[in-house]
Amino acid sequence: MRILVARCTVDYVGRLTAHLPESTRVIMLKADGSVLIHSDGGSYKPLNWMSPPCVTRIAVSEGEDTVEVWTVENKAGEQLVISVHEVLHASDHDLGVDPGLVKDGVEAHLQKLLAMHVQVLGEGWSLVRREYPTAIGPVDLLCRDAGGRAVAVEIKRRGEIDGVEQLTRYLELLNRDPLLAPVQGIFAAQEIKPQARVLAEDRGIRCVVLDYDALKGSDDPGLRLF
Amino acid sequence: MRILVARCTVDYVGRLTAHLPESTRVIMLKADGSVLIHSDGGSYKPLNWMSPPCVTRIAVSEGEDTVEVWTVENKAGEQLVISVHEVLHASDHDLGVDPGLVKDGVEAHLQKLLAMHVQVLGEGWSLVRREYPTAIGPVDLLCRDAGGRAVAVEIKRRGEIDGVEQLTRYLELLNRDPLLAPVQGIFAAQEIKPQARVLAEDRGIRCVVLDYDALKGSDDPGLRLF
DNA sequence: TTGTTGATTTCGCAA
DNA sequence: TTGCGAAGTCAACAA
Repeated sequence: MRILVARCTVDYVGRLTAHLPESTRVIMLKADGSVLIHSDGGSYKPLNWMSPPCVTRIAVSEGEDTVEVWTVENKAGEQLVISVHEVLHASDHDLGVDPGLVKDGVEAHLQKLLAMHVQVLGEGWSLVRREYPTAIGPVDLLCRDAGGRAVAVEIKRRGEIDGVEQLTRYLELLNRDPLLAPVQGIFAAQEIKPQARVLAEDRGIRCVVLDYDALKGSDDPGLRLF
Repeated sequence: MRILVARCTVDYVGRLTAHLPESTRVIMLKADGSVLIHSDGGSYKPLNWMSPPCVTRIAVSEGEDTVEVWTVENKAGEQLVISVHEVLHASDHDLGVDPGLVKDGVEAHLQKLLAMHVQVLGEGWSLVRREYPTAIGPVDLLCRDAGGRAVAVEIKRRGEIDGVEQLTRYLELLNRDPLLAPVQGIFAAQEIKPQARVLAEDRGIRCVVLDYDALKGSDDPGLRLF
């Protein structure tokens, strides 16, 4: 990786056009060809960037101020043009291959955990299957309650309005299947936004708030479900 | 900004838990307190990070390998713990305040452009108003066709299924208003995904593909509308 | 290759 | 502050 601190102007022409006036910024050139331009604030998102795969072409300008013009281009023809006016720092580093990130607590884990413990949704409930396939996509969980009635469960980490819409579409479709109908709906999430809850309950969909840690350590029955 | 290249391990505990095994990485410490940990590939997204506002506390470990332990914490109690085993590079840089980015070509511009040229939707059409307010949010454009009938227009850069859902909710609401009903719907985007088109047309919503460049240079009538 | 969905999404605007 | 919608979203995974 090459790291530059430089006074520069930047132009991006691609999906949109964007321009950065002259200022001092950090330019990262990664081993895969990607380029990131960071300022000293904001967040993890660079001011401008080019994602790999892409190639960089460097032209030296003999004009007044500009020293080098870097043109970074990807296959789609999007261009990032960096005019480097003054280099304040430059260094190269061999980082090697990163072993990568290990995550825990994302939606896939929630789904797996709840599938293992559908009884927290109701006494005597059973799992039909995870990722139950339909024409418009897989339903997270299909269950049957103690009375044998079908229940479709949509799981989100954060429950918002589009999740309710998604479940509604599934329910509409599933209820056309005479082998399943009538199918009830459950909207399950670690956190449910008020508007999503209102919409869901207005449509007769039950909302369930999940406690990830409790589910994870749930050989014991100390589950908090709202 | 402080830039480190260091052999380190990293743990994040917050909205999820994540772990990075020991490897050499770039650590950026921005002036606003935020921290970014980058590897030599991937994309512009760091492996781990902490967004501002947050504070960093440094503890020196006298153990075998670890030199320093950085604990970055935000107000919500989320923690990023960086164990620095060996520093290969360190430098500080004064970047000053960035003048910021100038963008062109996003949805707001599309909306403005189409508002100025509603006649491309139909002969003799007129604009009632942009951002027409409803109880569930503003409708991008409300128009009247040559016959004086109301038409609600939803504009997207990329037309996907949730955009059709959004317009559907607006139409349902607007059609309860006797001064407006019946209200037709138009789904306008630079690009419309097949599934979104199917859903829209199934609901009687007309789909219109917009050409941004043509609209921009549209004193001439050379508009391509599908 | 295309499409769909999740994300420690982030970011910006408006109420 | 909160909520909502857009993003050069990106990225993983399935068909």
